[in-house]
Amino acid sequence: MDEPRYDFAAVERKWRARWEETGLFRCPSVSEKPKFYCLTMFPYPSGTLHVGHGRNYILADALMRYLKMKGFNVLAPMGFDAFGLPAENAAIERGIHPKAWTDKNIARMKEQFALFGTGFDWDREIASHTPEYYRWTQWFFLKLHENGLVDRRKAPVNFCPGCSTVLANEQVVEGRCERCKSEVEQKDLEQWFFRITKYAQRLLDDMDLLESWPERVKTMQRNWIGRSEGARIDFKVEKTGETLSVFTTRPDTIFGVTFMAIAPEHPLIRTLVQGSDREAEVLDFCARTRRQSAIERASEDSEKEGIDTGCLLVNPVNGDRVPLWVTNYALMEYGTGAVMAVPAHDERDFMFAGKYGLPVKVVIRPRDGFLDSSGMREAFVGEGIMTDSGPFDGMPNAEGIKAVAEWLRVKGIGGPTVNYRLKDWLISRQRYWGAPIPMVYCGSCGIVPVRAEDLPVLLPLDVKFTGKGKNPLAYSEEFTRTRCPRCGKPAKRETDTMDTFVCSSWYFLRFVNPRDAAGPFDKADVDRWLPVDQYIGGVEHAIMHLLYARFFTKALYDMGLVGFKEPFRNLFTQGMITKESKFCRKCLGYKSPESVGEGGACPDCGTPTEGKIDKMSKSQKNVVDPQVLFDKFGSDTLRVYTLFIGPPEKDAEWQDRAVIGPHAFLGRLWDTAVSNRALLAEKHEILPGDLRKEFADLRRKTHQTVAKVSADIDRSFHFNTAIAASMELLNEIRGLSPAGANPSERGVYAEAVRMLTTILAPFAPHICEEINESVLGGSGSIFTSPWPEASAEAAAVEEIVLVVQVNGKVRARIKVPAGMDDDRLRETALADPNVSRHLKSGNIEKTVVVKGKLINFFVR
RNA sequence: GGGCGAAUGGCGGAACCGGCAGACGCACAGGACUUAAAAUCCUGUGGCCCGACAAGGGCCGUGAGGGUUCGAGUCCCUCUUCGCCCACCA
Repeated sequence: MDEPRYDFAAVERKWRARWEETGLFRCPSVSEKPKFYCLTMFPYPSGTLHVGHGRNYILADALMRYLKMKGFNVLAPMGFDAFGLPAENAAIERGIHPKAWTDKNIARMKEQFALFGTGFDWDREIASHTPEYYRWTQWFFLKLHENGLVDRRKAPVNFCPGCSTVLANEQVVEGRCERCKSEVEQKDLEQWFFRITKYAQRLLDDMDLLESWPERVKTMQRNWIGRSEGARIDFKVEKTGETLSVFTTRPDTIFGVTFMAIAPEHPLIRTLVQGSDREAEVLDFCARTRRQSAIERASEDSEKEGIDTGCLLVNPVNGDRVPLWVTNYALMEYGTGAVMAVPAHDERDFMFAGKYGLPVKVVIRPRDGFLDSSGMREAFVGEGIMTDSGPFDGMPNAEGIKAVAEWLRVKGIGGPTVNYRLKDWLISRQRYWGAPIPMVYCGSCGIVPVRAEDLPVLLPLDVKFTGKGKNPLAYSEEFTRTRCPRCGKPAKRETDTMDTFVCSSWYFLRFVNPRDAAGPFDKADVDRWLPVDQYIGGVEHAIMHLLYARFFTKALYDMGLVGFKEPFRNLFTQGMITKESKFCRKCLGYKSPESVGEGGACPDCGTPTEGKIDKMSKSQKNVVDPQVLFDKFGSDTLRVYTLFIGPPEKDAEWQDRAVIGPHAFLGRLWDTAVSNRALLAEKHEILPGDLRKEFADLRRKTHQTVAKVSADIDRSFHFNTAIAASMELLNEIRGLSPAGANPSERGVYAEAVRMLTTILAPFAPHICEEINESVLGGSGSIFTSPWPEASAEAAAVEEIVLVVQVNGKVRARIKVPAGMDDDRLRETALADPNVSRHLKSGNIEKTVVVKGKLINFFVR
């Protein structure tokens, strides 16, 4: 009797509904089971998900289901990082309100999550644009403010004159406005900062607490924080006696300073040149460089340029008077914005000195020789001996670095110091669609924080989006007009909103108590659930999000609000999914791979297209819509293919045609189950002695597979090899007919199918649930049943294939009993005709035996 | 310029501590079923050579070259190509 074909659409629908009804994935806050917080980075609701996004969620979901079966109380929540610019741009371009656009996208994306068959706990859903959420974002702002971690000061920002608004760094493409293409200007504006630099050292040190973070991510954070040890040295302006401090990692070269370089943005310049005959020229250079900087400085190796200010500075160690130059290579945002230039021992200073005819003074000579400044073709940056350096002559310069710094400290003209590349976090945005900064400007009291009990500062919905002028919030009378929280007099509200990275710096805490109206979270609950046991997301967040969230957690720890120092104990960054895109050189456009077809010719002009493997993107027309695959093959196939595509930490290339493999595999699994219904319902004790060889083999394979799948997930989330092993097991099951089998053998067959169904459940949950219920007679969900234990005894081999090598080359494979001793192995191996043939040529000088695997004879 | 990672059949990938290279899958080829196609199932599939197109056996083969080792895809050195991140960082 033929079983009907597997109706994946109906089965998957049934189980999605069942999980929902029974609340399978709703996570109780308190449980006897050990907790596991499995967090997937919450997405920005851009509207549509492709299979590349799907990889992230499927990965996390498979892991979460596995852990659930392993007996953990798993918290796997999901939400939306819902503030941000695209929503506002949609409002400007298409007249949709950012909130409507965002809500619509969230609804659409929640539908799409169903395509991936994910079992997140939607009861805990959060969205950062809701007042219930951003109220607490504002509350954290106040807390940070209270604790001296918020700062308001002037800072250079990207300003687009075309749109007359400030732009985020991400919106500046090659120095131009992303939207109107006009050149972006640097403007000094009052901005809000979080003082993350206070935590620079702890952000470095506590990386030891991050158990399994990819080394790559840790390195990126270390580089970003950019700690460098060196010295501060105070130079004096000859005329005025003002101090100009510099930071250097090479205090050992202090006696070789021949000029000073200062950034065009440096505030000291204006006063220094005021009234001098060079004033106009210098200021003009500054203005020009600053205008250029956005565009030119982004390009690779822009020419070093500078102008002499006409001012002289005094080198505090020897009284040398050196000229002060404004240069485009001194950066305001690093160190003090001024550099002592030592052309003899710094590549950039050398090039600059060469161009402008500035002197070169050698103060480090090679260990075994001398160095003449006139013959130098490049700076000498290697190690050597200090020379022409006053009291330090003859000292190795590596020692000199510390010695000079200490000497400067004693003399009161500087001293050892540590400099960080990390800058304070500029969190204010002159944009509407974000959490309003809860501050008020009062004529009498100054800048006053909103009282916590008055939160949230609601974002008004009735504003106009013109894309012109200031932040739309600034035009909302209703919003800006308020009273001073301190004196009650009329006052003005801050109209800047917070960077969306602020919202995502604490969301992992909110999931613990998502509906708490009394606070952002309950401390006891949060301390029980956090740190996150496994965080999963894209490597694109390696720096910003992960650094900010770490900073937030440390700040909250210091305030006593949480009891842990790091938010994410383990981090997994999954690789991107790429796909071939087709580019036509003649039409200068990307073509969808389907339209290009087999021959590779452009569908519009017929010329051959170029294929390129790339990240999925709309503009390259290489996105794969999960809906299409879902309709054609179902969720389980989409999941298994996605997991099977390759090791999850690596990029992988999507191949449409390869999806059929996992689909056929699941079809065979179904077929195997339903066509052995009767047998699978039986219960038999397995007596190993009753098994014919092929059934003993199957039993061993079954237990080996269970062990391998568990190990692959535990060790490295390598679902790809776990699935491959499951496929092997199914192939072995199908190679065997249970007809005529004795009860023990029938038991082995049933055990194989049962265990296979169970271990595949995290990857292909719907079909496994269905087989479990309708064929195997299981009740309830397979995810509430325990993960199978592999029996070491059942997995043990009695017979091994011994590889026999002569001089490292395989000459025979012999089946031998597993426990055979070395002497017997040797005898058996030597008895093989092919082995003895290769041994004939010489004497055996050495024999190496690898237990259970291999024997190698070395002959000369 | 600096840092990190990668390179294995026609393709995606496997090989975990140095021990059978190419698991598993795609694609392809042949066959079964079918009026036919699709679907499904079975068989084969790194290259070259000896042998008979068999059985069996040999040589080569993991980007290139060298080294360590009884034995190297894996470890060490040099180089090439590609990818990502940072980049005038004083």
